[in-house]
Amino acid sequence: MVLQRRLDYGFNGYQVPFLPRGPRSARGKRHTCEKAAEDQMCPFELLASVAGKLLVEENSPEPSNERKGDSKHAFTKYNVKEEELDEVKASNVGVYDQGSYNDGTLASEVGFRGQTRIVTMKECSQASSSASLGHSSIIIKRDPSVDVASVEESLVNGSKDEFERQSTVTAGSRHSKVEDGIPSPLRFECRQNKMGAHGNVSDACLEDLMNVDTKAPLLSSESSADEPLHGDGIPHSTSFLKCLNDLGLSVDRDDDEKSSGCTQPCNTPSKPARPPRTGDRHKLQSFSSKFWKFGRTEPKDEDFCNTDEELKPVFRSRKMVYTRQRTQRCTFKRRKLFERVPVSMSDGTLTTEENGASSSLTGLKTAYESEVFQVKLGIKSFKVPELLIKMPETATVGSLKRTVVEAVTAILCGGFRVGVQLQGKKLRDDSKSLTQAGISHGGGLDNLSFTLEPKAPQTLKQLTANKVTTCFLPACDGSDPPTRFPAARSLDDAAFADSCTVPLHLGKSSLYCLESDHDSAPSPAHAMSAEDTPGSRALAIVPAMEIEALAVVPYHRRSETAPRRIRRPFSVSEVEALVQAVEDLGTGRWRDVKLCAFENAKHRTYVDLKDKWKTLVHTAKISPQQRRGEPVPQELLDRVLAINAFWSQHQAKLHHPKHPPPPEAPPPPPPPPSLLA
DNA sequence: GTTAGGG
DNA sequence: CCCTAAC
Repeated sequence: MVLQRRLDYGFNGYQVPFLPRGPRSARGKRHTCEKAAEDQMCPFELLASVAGKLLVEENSPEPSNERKGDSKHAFTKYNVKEEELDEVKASNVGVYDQGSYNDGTLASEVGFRGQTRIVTMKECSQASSSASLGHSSIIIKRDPSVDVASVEESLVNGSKDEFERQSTVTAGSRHSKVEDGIPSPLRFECRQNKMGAHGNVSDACLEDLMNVDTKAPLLSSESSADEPLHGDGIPHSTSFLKCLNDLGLSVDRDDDEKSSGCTQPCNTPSKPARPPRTGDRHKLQSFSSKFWKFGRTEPKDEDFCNTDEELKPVFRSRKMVYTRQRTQRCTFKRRKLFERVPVSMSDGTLTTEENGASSSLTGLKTAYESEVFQVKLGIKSFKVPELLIKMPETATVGSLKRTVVEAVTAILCGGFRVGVQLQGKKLRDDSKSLTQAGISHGGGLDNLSFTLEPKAPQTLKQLTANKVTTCFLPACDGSDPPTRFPAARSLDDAAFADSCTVPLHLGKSSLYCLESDHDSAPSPAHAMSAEDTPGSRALAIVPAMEIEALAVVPYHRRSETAPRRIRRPFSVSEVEALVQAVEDLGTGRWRDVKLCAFENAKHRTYVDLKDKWKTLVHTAKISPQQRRGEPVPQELLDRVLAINAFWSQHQAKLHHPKHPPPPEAPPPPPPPPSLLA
């Protein structure tokens, strides 16, 4: 017997809490991060962090080959040779892989700047990143050559820009070149000016650290962390050297190039970064993993003295993929311009400024030779649909947690895209120019809004053959509001901070039993062993609902990849109830039919009933040999024919009142044909 | 949000 | 069962 429990899992519409901008220095930032982690970390991010920790805690003794395999698989796409990076980058629009846990876990990256956050997912199905999108200032040229798609891409890239700006490990990014509306890949540069106080590892430093080879498989813990670095094997940049210093390492170098990209010509490449030796990678990756352990929290100084032994395998196995091209430094220049743009809070709606921050945009205007207006974007909330999770009673708490992690991952792992809405109406035609779409200085800007839509590759994710399934289901029973998880910001933060507290809500009234799987109910021992073995999942995830857009503006569209509802043939008794109801109410009142006869059948919508009636009529008209499925008693089919004939005639009369046949059926409540017979 | 109809 | 037009 499998007890199925519905977990009202209410990320619905929660607001991302405000996080004040912290000091820019590394130390200050760390403080901010920690504070945020303690006090007001975005619950989702906490979930993500927690998820990571969960897996570590629960699976840590097992850096198994399976996991290796998973990881490898998960990162295949990104785990490319350096010379291939361009191609890869060009093919990925999503936020970049910044390293992730390897076990299907969410890797959270927590940003602490800006007031709002969004969660963006990259294409890699196994990893995800959440980031903060405070205010992305996006320059959009008002020009016929800039179309809606460009705007969307600019927004996406704007968020990535924000990612990057907030330090961390930006692998690379693509930006729309607003000059011509054609996206072109740009690379971020390590930035000296991001360095924090002396002695602290800065963002730029980390970036450089990331800029080492990560193609190697899992690093063995036997690698010597003390192995000296060799200049040949590492990127040469000030920040990188600084990192090494922070690590207690040193390296000879001969150029003293500052990496402030804005002062460098775009075509001045520095020494190409080459993979360090394994030991170096080990150390560096250890460092990186540490850094990532709690999202954006900066590592403490003493972290650098630690060895990998302290790192949980899941972190150590994370692979970092990065790109950097020193040959394109224009990005930084652009970013600097953006950074000077005064930031004012928006409330989730989009505001515009005519030639906002014109002084700082002068160069841009000149460069673009076109009128430019600035879009300020704030996104305050996103939405994760409710989940239905069926768990055997014997399942472990840990497996429950993992299931939720997987479920959320499944929803969000597919990346996101941006939709543009004008006056609440979706702009679907990407080829339209902004002017054609009605976005211009003259009007429309105030009514411009954006949606974040999961790309969710909602394919069936069958993790094991166990017949316990986890479903994403729409909240379809009436018990939703009371059991819905409260807005995350109102939750006990301590609960989120506790790695054992995944934000689940096992509501009392939300328990129900849909079906049982008598044959395959795993024995307790079986369940335990299956679920507690890393790499072996006792649960399958069967996404079955529309993934609602990450709602900036309410937006509903069935995800292309969302699977269709499971087919549930009507039973004879259902057919009987339907026939009776239609007999009483007539055709064309499917909502009433639903309410009267199928109110408790949550899986039957009035459209379903209408469709079933349609097929019933068809079935009744064909020969019994042609019929399929469970046979419907002829008596019912006869009634169907009679009812259909009656009501079609009745409706015909309604539609053609000019030629009313004898009123044998008084309209208001027309007698059912059964009474006429 | 419902209904009707094609797929 | 899905999708969409029409209301």
